Amino acid sequence: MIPTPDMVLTQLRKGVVEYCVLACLRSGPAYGLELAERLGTDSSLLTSEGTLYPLLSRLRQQGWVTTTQVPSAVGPPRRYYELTDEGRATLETFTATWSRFTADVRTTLES
Amino acid sequence: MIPTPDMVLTQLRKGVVEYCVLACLRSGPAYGLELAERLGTDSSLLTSEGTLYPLLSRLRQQGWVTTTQVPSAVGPPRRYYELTDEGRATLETFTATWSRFTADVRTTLES
DNA sequence: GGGGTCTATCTTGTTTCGCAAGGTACCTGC
DNA sequence: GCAGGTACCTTGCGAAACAAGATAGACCCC
Repeated sequence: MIPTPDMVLTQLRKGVVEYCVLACLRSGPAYGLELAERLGTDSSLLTSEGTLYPLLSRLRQQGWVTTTQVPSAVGPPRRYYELTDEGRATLETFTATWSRFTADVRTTLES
Repeated sequence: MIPTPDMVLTQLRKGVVEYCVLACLRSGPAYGLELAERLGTDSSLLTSEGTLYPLLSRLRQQGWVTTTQVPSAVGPPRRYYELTDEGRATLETFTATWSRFTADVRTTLES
């Protein structure tokens, strides 16, 4: 019973998707479904909106993003998410931690 | 409230430690505390034995390792874990998945 | 104005995993 | 015996991703 890549990926995403969303917002505000599409089709970092929305709530609650509701011509209003200074700082902390972690894993895998 | 690196790491380890243990066993059999020391002091991949032992049970249950109990001169008998062929195949699958995943994350973080 | 179809957000229940704290048992030396 | 080190295992907890479904606004066409 060798695990499928999908099963492996589900675990690997934990604690990473969150910060990838922050990284996406670095280039400017975006709304939920837009982020879901970017992270779900371009990369394999998100599989379901059921992951995204609770995650976005956490980001807002932590003060890493602010939100503004904007009416849309093609449907219900969109909630745009924008990175705060604290969000930027958090992202930098993560990036440094991520680098060290992946280096440790690589060393172990190659040992 | 910027998260501490420790809080970030706890999440990052999920789904990774398991395969790092397999990687450690590639160079030959080892017992629990030995693995805990290697992964806990050399790298920052393991913080507590409470993580390790349930994990080792899973590995055995999946058929990725076999165990042999060996009496020790300095304490209770040690349970040595040895990689199976299926464990080796699993490890290769993980390594490939891990490479693709980290590439995706890196791309997102740098975008 | 009623039905259908997008678009968009949010909620619920489940599973998996790492972690801290504590418990059990074996062996040696005083 | 009993103190201390070695080695293994268990329990209760919290965090995060996921699938599936719920809610609801805007548009179109009849």
